[in-house]
Amino acid sequence: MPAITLPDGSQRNYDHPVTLAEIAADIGPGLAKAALAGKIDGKLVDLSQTVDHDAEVAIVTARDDEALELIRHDAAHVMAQAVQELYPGTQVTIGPAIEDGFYYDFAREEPFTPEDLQKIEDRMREIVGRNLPIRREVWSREEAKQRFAEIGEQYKVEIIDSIPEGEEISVYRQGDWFDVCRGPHLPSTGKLPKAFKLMKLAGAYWRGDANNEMLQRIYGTAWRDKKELKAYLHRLEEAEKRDHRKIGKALDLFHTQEEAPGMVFWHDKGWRIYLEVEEYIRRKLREHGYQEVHTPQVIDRTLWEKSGHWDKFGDMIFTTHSENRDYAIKPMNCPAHIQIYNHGLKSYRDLPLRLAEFGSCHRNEPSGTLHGLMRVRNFVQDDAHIFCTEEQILPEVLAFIDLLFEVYRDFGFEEVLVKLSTRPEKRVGADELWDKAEKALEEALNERGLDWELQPGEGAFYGPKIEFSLKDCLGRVWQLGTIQLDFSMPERLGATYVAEDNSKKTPVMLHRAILGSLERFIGILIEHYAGALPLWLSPVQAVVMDITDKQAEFAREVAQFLSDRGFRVETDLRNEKIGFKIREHTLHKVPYLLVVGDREVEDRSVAVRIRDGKDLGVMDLEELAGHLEAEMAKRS
RNA sequence: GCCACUGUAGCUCAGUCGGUAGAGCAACUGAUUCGUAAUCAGUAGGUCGGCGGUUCGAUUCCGCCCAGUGGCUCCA
Repeated sequence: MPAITLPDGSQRNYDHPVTLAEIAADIGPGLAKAALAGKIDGKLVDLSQTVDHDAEVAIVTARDDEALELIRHDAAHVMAQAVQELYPGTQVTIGPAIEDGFYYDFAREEPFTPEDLQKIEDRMREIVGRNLPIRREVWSREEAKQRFAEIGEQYKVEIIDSIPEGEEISVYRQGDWFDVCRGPHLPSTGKLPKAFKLMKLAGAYWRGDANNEMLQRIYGTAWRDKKELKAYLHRLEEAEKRDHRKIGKALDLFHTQEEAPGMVFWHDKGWRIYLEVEEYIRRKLREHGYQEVHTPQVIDRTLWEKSGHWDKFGDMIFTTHSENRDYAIKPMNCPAHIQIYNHGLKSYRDLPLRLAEFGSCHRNEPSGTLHGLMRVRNFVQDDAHIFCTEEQILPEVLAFIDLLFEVYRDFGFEEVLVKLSTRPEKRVGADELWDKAEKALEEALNERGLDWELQPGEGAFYGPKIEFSLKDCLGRVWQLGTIQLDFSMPERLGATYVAEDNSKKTPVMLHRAILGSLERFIGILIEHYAGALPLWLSPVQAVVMDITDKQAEFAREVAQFLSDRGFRVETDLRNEKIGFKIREHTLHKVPYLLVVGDREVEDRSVAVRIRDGKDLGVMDLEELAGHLEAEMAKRS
């Protein structure tokens, strides 16, 4: 006879097995009405689930964190029902809840159109209005396969086949419609808040495999109530304003054009940001024992054949030829760095040897993957290769992690996603080597107390790696930094060193980048600050403007003074009202707006305003320079 | 690369059920000399992404291509 313990610690005793719905009703009619699902001993289940043993039970309502996932999962089901009602013959496949919403993948010959989305959404509301009870049934494997085969749901049959033996096959039924699903679900379609919206159409491969047929995915968002939905849509709109492509255009930082897809035309202002970032890294690398080198853009194809890249990535390498020789436009710097390493005999005393290069690389990325500055075909990495002994791996990885976080902090990034990718199926190198290498990376991550995620099988063919990623304005994750162990290339390209015992050994090579591609990094930077870069990175740090032509000469003098102190300053002496100028430079995110009128000329000062509208009052020139220098030093 | 959508003036966008296009801002000219987010008036500006087809006539309809956007796959 079950004794039920509720979250508040109170107990209820029953003399027969009870459903969670009954327990909710026992507690109160309000709760019975609000109940969406329940938890038995921490496991999320349907309200219809019976409890026949002593258990901890909780009733889940819209207020609980789990509610959103339930709502989104149900929204996916209701959408699938709507689609199948409207477009008979469409097969359903999978439809999970995701961050902020849900999707469902459909198999149908004819493509859905944006107009269809509206129709489907309307039908979804209707289905919610029908308030169909949602019931869970358990079918035998054979029966399930047969029933779904009968109605032409081939994908569902495949899904049933992939459910491990011994697991229950549960089917959820709402009205005439049913779907294989692990659940849990809401008790009825009427419990789904009418706070959803279908967002977009997309193609998606069956089981995420590009060799499979392409399905049609419909994305939607779903919330507890209309207010939440509206807030979400507003959040999206705001996020879109941070888009680096929009800001890049508005602030005249860069552009791209048809003739050079995936390559960036940097304008004056964007290039100043780029140079500032590069110079910052250059200083850091020098401080941390790196040597900066520079290697050719165009290198004979034979080197890439030796390194193995030609075989593996040949179709992504841009090529050129001259006088009967084939060349590759370099897709990466490492083989070139090994050439430098190989010049002159190396001793163990030379290790670790750290070679850095702001190497411009070209890769012919598939057209569908290009994305603003984030994914381009020509990029410059803050690349470096560390040649070292096996014993030096751990200390080098630790030093790199420290340097990386130091740099990210200076740029204002706190939230970094860290992932460790381990050996893939196709790989080179002995397993003992992989064991050692993976352990070294893991040890380094743990020693620095980082939260990290394991990505088994996602390592490069030549070694395991750690990836450091940041999110863009819409929450998309982009990899920036990485450190990768390489057991293959030094050997393939003949890199050796003379060890203490006078034997020749092959060094381990660490590929590493902090920012990754400077293009991508600047894209992330722009979105992070919504274009309002910190003073030290701003392309134009201050604009001096006059109120009438009378102050033009002094305005130029102020600009010259600041420029002599190393600041990037412009003047705005146009015959426009001061309000007009303030507005324009505020929109251009210039950090300091310096106004000179008769009063300022009189006592050789400037009125200082910052881009968020705050008035810092009147300062004399030395005071202003000191103020700016202090802010530069803080990098904020 | 795959699926869907989009491509009109420097920018943001409207428009043409097939008869070669329009607004605001920007630019240019003139007036205004002004104290912290848009002064007023006038002028000029487009092979309507490219190529082909249908048509008396295509920016509009059809086909192909290119590029971009959102996903999927990929990312040394």
